[in-house]
Amino acid sequence: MFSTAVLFPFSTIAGTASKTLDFLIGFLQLRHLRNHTTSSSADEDLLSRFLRISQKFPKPNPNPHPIPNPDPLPLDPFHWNSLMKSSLRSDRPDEALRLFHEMLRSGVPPSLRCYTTAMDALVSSRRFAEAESMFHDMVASGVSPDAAAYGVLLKMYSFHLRDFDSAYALIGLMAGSGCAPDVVAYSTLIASLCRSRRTEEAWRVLDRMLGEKCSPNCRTYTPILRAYCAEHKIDEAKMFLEWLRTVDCPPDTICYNVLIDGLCKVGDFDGVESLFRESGSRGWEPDDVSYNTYIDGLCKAGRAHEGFQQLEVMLEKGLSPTTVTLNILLDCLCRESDVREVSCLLERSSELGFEVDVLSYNIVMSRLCSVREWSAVLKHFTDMLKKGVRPNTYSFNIIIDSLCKGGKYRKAKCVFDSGGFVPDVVTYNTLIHGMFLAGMTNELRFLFADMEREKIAPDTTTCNLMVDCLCRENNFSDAIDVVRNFRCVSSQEPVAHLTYWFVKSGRLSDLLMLFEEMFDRGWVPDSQVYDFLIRAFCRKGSCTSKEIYRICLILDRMLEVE
DNA sequence: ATAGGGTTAG
Repeated sequence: MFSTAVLFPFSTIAGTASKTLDFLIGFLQLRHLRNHTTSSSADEDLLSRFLRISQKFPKPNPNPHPIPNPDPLPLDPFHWNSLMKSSLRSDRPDEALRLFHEMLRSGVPPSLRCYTTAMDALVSSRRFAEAESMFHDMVASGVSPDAAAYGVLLKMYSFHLRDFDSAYALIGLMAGSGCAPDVVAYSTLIASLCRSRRTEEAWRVLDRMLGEKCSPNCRTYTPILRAYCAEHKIDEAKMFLEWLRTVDCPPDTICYNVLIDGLCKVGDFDGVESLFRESGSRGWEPDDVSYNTYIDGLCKAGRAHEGFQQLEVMLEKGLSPTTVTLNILLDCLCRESDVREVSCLLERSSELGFEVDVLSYNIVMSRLCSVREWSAVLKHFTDMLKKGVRPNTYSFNIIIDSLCKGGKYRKAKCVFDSGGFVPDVVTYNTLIHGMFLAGMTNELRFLFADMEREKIAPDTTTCNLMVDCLCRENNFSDAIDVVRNFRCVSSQEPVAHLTYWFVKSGRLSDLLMLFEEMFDRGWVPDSQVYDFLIRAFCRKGSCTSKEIYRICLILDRMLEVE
């Protein structure tokens, strides 16, 4: 990695931010001139363009840590709730809960609003059982829940736990307790169903709403629109958007932004252009998010220069780039240019005069992690702490990943056990993967158990890891059960992993039997299963063995189905 | 005044 002192000798330049910028642009142009290859001169150009425009990004707040009033506590429940809400808004549920308990200690009886906020804080910390029991405590203390209080539980069941039976039961309970579910409740449920790819069911909820004369609005419909886009059903999405006009819910900019994202994901940039062209006559105006989405789409499609061009268009329209825009460009620069140079940009963001956030750090740190610059990752992590940028679960996941990849398994486990963040499925997957490679079998057992206890739903990667762990210990029957019980239509990765291990251990008859069973259930293998199968055979050197006949049998069978 | 309606990471 470059020494930053050599690249940016700011310590010797006691200039203003703009002088610094001039220097930096000059420096990059110099490098540009020195470089003769066309491909890297294009890279340089992106960096220069970035720096030219960086003055338009939000400026860092000169005083990011206002010293809190040392003697607050005048407090009635309303004020307590305001404090708790502001903690929650700045993503500090722990702080909100601390306030709640302080309020209890000071003898102020919590209002309905306070209970609701505290429950919300518990839910966002994934402390679900406690959220439920707080609800019961509240009722027991004579405070009756309103739609908002039920709403927190509904969000917990539907969004977090994806336990839709409980969610429906709660909706029923609401109706029976004189607090009939409203647009907000139904919209929460619909959004959660769509996120769990249960769009059909979301439509049924919509029908039920209409049956109860509860009018949906744009926020109710947007998740459905998003579901169409996620499935690349752009024509359906467009029709749905037009249909909204006929049900007296003219789509707003947010709806159009969902469509823009969908168009970008299928690479239909002309489609985006024509949406923008016709926006005025269709009754909406693109906003900063519209352009962010478009710019990101272009950058991800390898059309970074066009992306940067749209930034100019955005400015011409009087829209201001945000920190999200900055992050989109940082991500783009990481891929199109040298990660280490972007790393230096981030390090010097204050001098360069733009505000960075958690995501800026996470983006650069994860890129640094993938080029094995682990010490740089840790350096940025400490930098962000110094700057008062609070790391989130993503940041911790990157740190854990870096430590594992750098062979510091114990340190990774310490970070995990520190309790300074709320782990998610990726945290567990990262650590499990690390422990698997390190051969720390006992730790693995604990981690899987932890995950279950914390009610963190396993994803495809978890399932792959389970298969790998079980097979390595020759526990093939449990591995088969994992694959059988894992309901994830979108992926065959776990099957591919199982296939690999079956071949590796020479259990070809068992593999054939499993395949037959799955064929009978209408299974069609995908290219990933082939890939693992072929790789396993190659690694085993089976091509010369007498098993080749059976391999051909399997491959033929698969090809026939494909 | 209750909605994880939209963009950035893996």
